[in-house]
Amino acid sequence: MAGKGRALPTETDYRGLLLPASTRLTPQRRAVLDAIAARRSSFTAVSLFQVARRRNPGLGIATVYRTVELLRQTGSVRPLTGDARPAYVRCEPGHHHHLVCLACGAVEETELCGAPSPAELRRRYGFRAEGHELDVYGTCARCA
Amino acid sequence: MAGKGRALPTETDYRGLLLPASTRLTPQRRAVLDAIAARRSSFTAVSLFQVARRRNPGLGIATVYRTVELLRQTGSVRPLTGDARPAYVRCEPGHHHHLVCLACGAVEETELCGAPSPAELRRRYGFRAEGHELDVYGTCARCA
DNA sequence: TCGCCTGATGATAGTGATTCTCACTCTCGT
DNA sequence: ACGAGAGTGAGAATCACTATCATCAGGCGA
Ligand SMILES: [Mn+2]
Ligand SMILES: [Mn+2]
Ligand SMILES: [Zn+2]
Ligand SMILES: [Zn+2]
Repeated sequence: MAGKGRALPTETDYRGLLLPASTRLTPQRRAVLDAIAARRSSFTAVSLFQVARRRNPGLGIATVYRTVELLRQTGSVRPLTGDARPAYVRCEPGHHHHLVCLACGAVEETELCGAPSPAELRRRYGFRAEGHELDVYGTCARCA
Repeated sequence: MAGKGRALPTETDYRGLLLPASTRLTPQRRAVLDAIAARRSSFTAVSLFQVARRRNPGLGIATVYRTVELLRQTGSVRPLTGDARPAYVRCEPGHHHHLVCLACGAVEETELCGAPSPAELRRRYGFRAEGHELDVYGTCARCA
């Protein structure tokens, strides 16, 4: 692990949002990425569409879905668990979890993680843990 | 908090699956509950429908959704987070988490839980934690 | 026992989100 | 300029529900 710059060949970086290698940064995608960059809280594909089409009228909803999926592949956005099913949040790379405010919808990242250790899961259940999802719900500092 | 038996007036218990108080245990609901009791892994409303209608032809999909919602209210089933969007698992009452096998779909419960402490979240982020969701993904003992 | 009242049900239409299809466009390399 | 292939938008299609509503069932009091 020498440098820490771009991880793969030619990933496109736009406002910190990474697209997979050798995908073109089109005006339509730029509009979607701008819409995401403006968000502090979770969003849906449809809500992005409504914002992004203001910059790029004629933008198709299909392109929004396609772009979100590309970002999900690189980890730049992640689906949010919990009751609100089809919502995403912008994410930094690396292992972390989310503090989701039930009042305002804001999502904060935390590196705190006390998930059961793979060793103990293996010993007690014979279960080989490969990953986990942990979201904490509550009230953020601004809303408290 | 005196006794710990039935929590409310007349909750119906069928195969360990609880319906809310004063809901009738009809043949249709029985068919859905049987279908759930037979599952070791996650299920969708549609997959329950396909099984339950064998015992009760003429069963309507709406009744399946209604019954699953009733069980969700008592905590007998819970929606599963993760990639498989509209899936549920049968659940025991009380705080626990899930070990989801990516190979066979089986879901095991564990009381192990190392979620960040509310006190630390409060101190570091001013965040008032009210609850959390934690699912672990990997390979179960049978599939390993 | 009989008729009511209300919970429960199934057919059906409707809805909103997401995916599919496909003809067309745009870019990039040559 | 040209050809290949990525990218796009419109609209159809699919999917997972949800709402509506006429009807049914069954516990119960008169
Ligand atoms: Mn994140
Ligand atoms: Mn459970
Ligand atoms: Zn908040
Ligand atoms: Zn397994």
